[in-house]
Parts: sequence; C-alpha cells; structure tokens
Amino acid sequence: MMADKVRTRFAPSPTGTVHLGSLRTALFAWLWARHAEGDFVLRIEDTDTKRFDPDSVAGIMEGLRWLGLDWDEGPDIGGPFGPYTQSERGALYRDHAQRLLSSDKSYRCFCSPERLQRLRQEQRAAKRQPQYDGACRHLSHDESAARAAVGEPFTIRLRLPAQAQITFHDVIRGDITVAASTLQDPILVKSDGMAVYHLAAVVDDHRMHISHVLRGEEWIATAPYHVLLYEAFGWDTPAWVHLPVILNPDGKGKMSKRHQGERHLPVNVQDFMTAGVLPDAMFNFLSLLGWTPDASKELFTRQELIDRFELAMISPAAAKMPYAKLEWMNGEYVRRLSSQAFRSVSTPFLARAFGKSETAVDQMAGLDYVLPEIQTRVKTLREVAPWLSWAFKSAADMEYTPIDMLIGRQLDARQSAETLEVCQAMLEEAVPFEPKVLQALFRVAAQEQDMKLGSLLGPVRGAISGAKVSPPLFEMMAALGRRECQARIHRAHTALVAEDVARS
RNA sequence: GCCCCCAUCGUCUAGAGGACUAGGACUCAAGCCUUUCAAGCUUGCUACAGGGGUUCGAAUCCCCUUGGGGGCACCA
Repeated sequence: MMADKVRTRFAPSPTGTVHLGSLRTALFAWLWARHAEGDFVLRIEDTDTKRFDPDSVAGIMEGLRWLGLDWDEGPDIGGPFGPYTQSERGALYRDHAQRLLSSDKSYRCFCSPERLQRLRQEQRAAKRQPQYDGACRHLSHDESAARAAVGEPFTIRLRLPAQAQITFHDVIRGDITVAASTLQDPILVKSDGMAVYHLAAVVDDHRMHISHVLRGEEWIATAPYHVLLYEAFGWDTPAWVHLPVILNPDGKGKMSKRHQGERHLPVNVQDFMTAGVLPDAMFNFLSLLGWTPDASKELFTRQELIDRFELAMISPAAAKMPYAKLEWMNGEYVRRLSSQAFRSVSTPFLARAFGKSETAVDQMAGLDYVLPEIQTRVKTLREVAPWLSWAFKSAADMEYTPIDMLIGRQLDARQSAETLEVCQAMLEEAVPFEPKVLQALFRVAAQEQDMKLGSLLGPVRGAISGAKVSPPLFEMMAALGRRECQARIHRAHTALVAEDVARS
C-alpha cells in the first residue's frame, strides 16, 4: 500500500455530457487532491454497454479541461494503475468475483430478470419493500456448479453477512447506520459476465489506491454494499464523502433539463460554455455551492480555493441552483477582464451570432470603441451580440420601426427630424471623429438649442443603433465612422419626415 | 409503502451553548451619478419550520411532528 497519499477520482459513466452536479463533484475531488498535493484520477465507468455513448468521453474531457480540472491519470494519458476504462478491466472484475465465489462470500443466482421483475411487482403491490427473496442463496455448490456448467445463465450476488445493522462513516455527515433488513444480496456480475458498478467501483477504487471517494448523496443508500464488499475482500475502506445534490431552482428534484421547460436553463457543462460563462467564474461559483471558505467574501482565486479547501466544512444540505448568483458572479469576472481579453473571449460569440468568421470579427477595428462599454453591460458572453447588432449592418439595412425609437423625449416627429438636421450638419466638424470630440460638439449644440443633452441625443441614438437602448452613442459613432453615421442619420431623417407627413 | 439524508432571510450561506438587537452575498426596492441601458456608490426590506426537553443560558445538543430531498434495477 502506498503511503497515505490523497488520491481522489472522478468516475463518470459516458452516457451523455457532464451534468452540473457531476461537475461540482469533479471540482471538489480535484480541489481536495490539489489541496493535499495528491493525485486526481479520471476513470470512465462504462460497464453498462446498453447506455454507452462513445462520443461522450470526449465531451467529458472537454468539460473538465474547460473548467481547468487536469487529471494525473486517465484513459488518455494512462498511469500506473491502468487501464482507466472499466470495459477494459473485465478480467480483473471476473477474477475478483471468482475469489468471492470460492470463499462462499458470493453465489450464483439463476433467477431470470422476468422472475425478479415479477417479484418486485408483487412486493410493491403488497406494499412491501421490493427485495430479492434469496431464492438461489442456498443452492448447493454442486447444483450451482452443475447448472453453470450446462450453460444456464446466471448472475453473481454478494452474500450479505448476517448482522443487524451496518454503520459507516461519512466525512460530511458523520456515522450513517442502516438496518441490514433493508438490504438485499446485490448483483455483482451480470449474466453477460460484466461487472455491475458496485463491484467495479470497489475493485477499482482499491486497486487505484483511492483515498477519498467523493460522489453524490444518491449513493448513500448503496454505500453499505460497498462497505460490505470491502469487508468481503478484506480491504480497508476509503473515506466516504457524499456531496449534497444540487436541486432545481424550484426545489423540485435534482437538477435536470426536463424540469426547465421552455426556459432552457443550462444544466450540462456544454450549456454553460455556450451561454458564455467564464471558466474562472464557474470554478469560483461551483466551489462555493455547499462550501464557504470565508463568509465575508465571495470572489476567490483558484489558488485561494485550493489552499482553503476542507472536506469536513462542506454543507450536508442540498441547495437549489442559484442561477442569478452565477450570472452576477460571471458579470464580476467579465468586468475584471482586460479590454483585450474581453474582446478575444467575445469574438467567437460574435462570429457565431452574426455568421462571420472570427478573423472577420477580429478585423473590425471600430469595435474597440464600444466593447469596453459593453463589458459593463453583460453578465454572460452570449449577451454581447445583442448589444452590437447595429455594428454588423450597413445604413441600407437599418430599419426604424417602430418609429418611436427616433423620437426624442418631449419631442414630436418634426422636432426630432430637425434635431437630426442639426446633428447631421455637425458631423463634418468632428475632427478627429472620436468620442471625446463628438461629445464636446454635442454638448455645445444642446446648449445652443436650449435642449437637454439627453433629448438631443435620443433621435441620433435611434438613427445610429436602430433601438432606444444602446451602448453609449459617441462610442458607437466613432466605431461606425463619419460616412456611415451620416448615411444612417439621413435615412432616419427621411423616415421621420414621412412620419410627420403621415401624422399631419 | 419502506429505508436513509437534510432543515437559518425569496435564494446561496455564516453560525460548531453565552461575543446574535442572528453576519455576508444574490435578488428586489429607493436615492446618488448619468447620454438611453448598464456599471459604480449609498440606504432599505426580509430568516433561526413547529412543539417538547437538556442547561444558569440554545439558531447551536436530544426527541417528536412537519416539510424537502435521495434511494429501493442484471443503471450508474
């Protein structure tokens, strides 16, 4: 046995993408390994061939890398205790099952799935706990061996020892005691010869020297089987750490997509990636979901989180996923980005939103005027594009409907048109065509017209952006350039005049 | 139905018997700032699920009730 080195693992089954709850489990396991300068292992649990999705392994790795969780051993990089994919470890499990069989700690069960299902139904109907009735428990060695030799299909079940109750220690919750009467001899090996999770996970965790098993609390109910298996093999158990589940925002059940309806709240790692959540923000946010390193603050660097992480400080209570807080935190991280960094992380989102190549977006020099302004206005990167739709159009594409967007506060259509005329005339004077110069000019104009700056700017904002709400005007204008601004104002003016005629 | 886990503001949480007139953050509301919308700053609202114990003293320990969650597969 190795020294008491901390070794944790993340052991997803490749049946889809990484779910929020799994991601948090992976993060905590990683934090604990890094905190203790131990190892973090990635293991793929694909013993269920029916549900296996070959593409999902890549997705899992992509998600972990995105969050910044690197693994020291895993299917792609190997390691001293490989292979790290359970489907490649079948012989090992069969060998261990055999050991249990020879020592009579397990037995062959010839019951068909149909019989078992019927049994469960009857028990449920009788309001009793669905449980294996132990039909094959006392088969003689000879009969068992003979039936197997003839080729009759069988599973292997663990023979639970006779004891009143089983107690194990959970790092977060303390001792948990379960009455043995609620347990049944669990299947270890399926009739196709493949190990079931319980066997595979226990054998692997032991062989891979996992010191702390972090997993969701949905595993508490089956933990006694694992403890009993360790006992049957004569091995020391790892420390058990059952993390609380993450609930839907409405508190109804575990986080899942089906509960979100039309709202499409992000649930899988990829959802958060496409929503434009920053990995650093997600890392910070997820760390604080169930754990508080310091009650007086919310924003922590990765290193601070690693340094302070403590398993025993994790809350045992399930939490409803606080999306609003994630958004807020992501906004904090967005605002802390340098202008350059913000531009580069936004580029892919802009390219996708406007159907352009990233290079094309990169070449739009004018964006540098407005992007820093947008940086304070978004919480996620996906929100950047809607602030910039005006930048990806030409004057000819501008549509001013409803027309109100061109009408200034306390002005009518005619007055708004006149305002545009004044501004139009002014644009030639703006040299260079920069936000500061434009601002100075417009302030003077507002004074001369005896108008509030806001009123004067209203129609121009509409003309330039095609909306009543937009990024700061002068930055937009500088981004577009003099010619384009003139063209838009002209077009808007025409629309206003037409409106004025229609109204009178 | 049975077993297990959990329970502080609307939400995420601090709190490990006295430092609690229960702290922070998000959300929400108001004000300031202001070029629309944000951001920023200031202020405000709101909680120990209920009932019994233990104790000089309980949000903190115990029990019951209630509520919520998880589990009860040849899935993980």
